[in-house]
Amino acid sequence: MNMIDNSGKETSATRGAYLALREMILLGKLPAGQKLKIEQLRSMLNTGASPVREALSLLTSDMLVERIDQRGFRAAPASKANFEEILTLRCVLEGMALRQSVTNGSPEWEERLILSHHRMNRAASQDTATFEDAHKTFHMTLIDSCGSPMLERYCSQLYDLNIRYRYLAAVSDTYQKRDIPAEHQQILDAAVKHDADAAVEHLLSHYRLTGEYLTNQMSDP
Amino acid sequence: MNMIDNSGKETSATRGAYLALREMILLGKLPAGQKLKIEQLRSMLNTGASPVREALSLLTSDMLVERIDQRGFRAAPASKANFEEILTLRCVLEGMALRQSVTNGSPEWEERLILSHHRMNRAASQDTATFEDAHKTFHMTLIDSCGSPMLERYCSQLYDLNIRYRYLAAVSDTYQKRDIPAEHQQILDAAVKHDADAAVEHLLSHYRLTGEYLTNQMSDP
DNA sequence: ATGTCAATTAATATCGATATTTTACCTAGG
DNA sequence: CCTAGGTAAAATATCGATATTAATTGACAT
Repeated sequence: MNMIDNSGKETSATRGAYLALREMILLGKLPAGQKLKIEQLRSMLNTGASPVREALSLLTSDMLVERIDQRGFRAAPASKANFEEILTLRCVLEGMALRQSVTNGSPEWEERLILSHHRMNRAASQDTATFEDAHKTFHMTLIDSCGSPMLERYCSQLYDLNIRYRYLAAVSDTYQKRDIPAEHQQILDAAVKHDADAAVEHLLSHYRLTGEYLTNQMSDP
Repeated sequence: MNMIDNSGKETSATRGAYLALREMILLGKLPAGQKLKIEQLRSMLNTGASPVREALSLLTSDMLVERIDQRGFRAAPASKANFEEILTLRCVLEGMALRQSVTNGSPEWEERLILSHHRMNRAASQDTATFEDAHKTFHMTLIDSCGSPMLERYCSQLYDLNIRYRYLAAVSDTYQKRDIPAEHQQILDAAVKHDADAAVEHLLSHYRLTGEYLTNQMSDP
């Protein structure tokens, strides 16, 4: 069973392995803290050991994998404390990024934003993977006029780390009570109006609500 | 000529290559933007291609190396804009980290801080490499009670990225006019007194002064 | 001259095999 | 009965060779 999707012709084995492993970790297919044996992954993705090792090294950048010198790799452990770190950093960094982005945003940016929002709404009826992609694109578009590629990179990284916790926790009733599309709409409206303060406020409350709900779900101290 | 220091028996070839390449990039021995050919590095470090590739993948985490799929690696480019991103992010993240660290800091932390400060001062008369290490240790000790490993990691990363710019720019007269040890002393004193506001203020002014001086030095727009 | 395409060259990416560690296990001595 | 030490098994790390892919050169037609 080949885990790498070769339909679109993968650029390289390393990239294929990287994407496949990343997805497996984000979706919890490879549980947090689990030892990642090269041979096991190698056969799972049916590729060589070198691409797997390189992919794991790259995932180290994303803090999704830990490397223990001379004794291999493991999926990054998850904990409530770690989740709270991520939440705090996201609020600070995305808050900053969104503020700058909304301030700098050109009409061209506004159009891309509207478009990504529309696509996200349309994708809501599709499968989860499609929606997740559109959702991330929307959030990244929000901040992509901030003028700082490094900041964008950090935000993207933190977004991914957070996804993992969403999958880790089961869906609760608190979550159901929220009107997520309305929350997105509020952020969008404020952004398009170039009201940085309101946009940031809505974004952070969006994150903090998700954070609260996840914190409640987590058994782990 | 073996670039890897084997005196202390390196743990692994990959780690040795990682450290050697990292240093070469930080010190400008491998200029920003330069293509990094595997074969060339392989013979420079006299090790195999696999450790080199893995080391380069790891350096991607640190944003010191860029990976271009299917066409190798290159030292991350440097620019004034990039330097300013680093400075801004450092001010925000280290400011936050220092504030928390000073707030949480235990007596044991105070002692480590005093010690690292003393060692840095003593190292001032030694060679540059020794001082640089002690200097980084001091700055990292300042924030290491912040309670957020991820935040520490980001700060450490940004610190290293900044080093590169220090080496990139030549020493100017502005720099000479400053009393760096006094600046460090101010930060230390405020930290030991648990005066978070003052500590952060001194740290940021320390960084902004260095930043100003570097900005002036940079020809690159 | 100049741009395009093909053949050549160079470099990357990947594989398969081997050397080193680390881990697990098992036995002998206290 | 428990610990220390030493082997066997497993897994990682590394090498050397090869297959792929990108860059370069030069001939040819425009």
